[in-house]
Amino acid sequence: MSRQQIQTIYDRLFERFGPQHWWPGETPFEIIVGAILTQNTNWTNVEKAIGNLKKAGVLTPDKLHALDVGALAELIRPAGYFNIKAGRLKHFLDRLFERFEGQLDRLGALPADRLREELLSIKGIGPETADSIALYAFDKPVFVVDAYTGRILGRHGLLEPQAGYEEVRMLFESTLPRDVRLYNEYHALLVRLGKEHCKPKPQCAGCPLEDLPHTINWQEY
DNA sequence: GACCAGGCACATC
DNA sequence: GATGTGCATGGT
Repeated sequence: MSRQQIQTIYDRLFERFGPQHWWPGETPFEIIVGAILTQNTNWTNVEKAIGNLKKAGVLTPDKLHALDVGALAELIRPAGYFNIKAGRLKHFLDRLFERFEGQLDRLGALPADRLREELLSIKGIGPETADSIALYAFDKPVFVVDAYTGRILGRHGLLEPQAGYEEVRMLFESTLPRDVRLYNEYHALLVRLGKEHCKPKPQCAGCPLEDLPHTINWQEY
């Protein structure tokens, strides 16, 4: 995929949708919790769960760390997979207190590559969650890849069919300037496009990329 | 009722 | 190394 194609897509999306003001969370910790809760889950469900955490007054590292995992699961029930995700939040907090004295600033002080390694070594935090935390909670220049990214690029023939997460991430990071604001906006715009036009069943009418080339069997992506 | 949602770990071949 | 499965709620 060429630099020009990446630039064209960004320009089209920004012209159509404008700035997205991501991440939709007020503090680094809220962003981290949201990143874990939104795994394979609609954001509106995550909002309900985060609302429950706020209402219960436990949306801080100390309070969540002290909370019983069963009680945590009940609070985040609307986000789905609540038992799994309660464990994942606990795993993150255990690591934060074991190695960083419970202080997000100390975790965020790591350089980007070390931060990714640290996050990826926590059970329940995979590539997209780690990179979302790095970019949106700690302002590290890491490009976030998600299901929409692969689907959109695949349908336009801009990716090898077997491209993995790291390949796609490096494609963007090696093509774009190393700019946190740009990475922030680009990923958010791809999600916006995905929600409106690039679901498994495509809704191409009015899509800002409608006139761009598509692969032969693009609906299979 | 079917489909979808901003994944991940684990089992199996 | 690729592919399949469980995890679960809530909106369209």
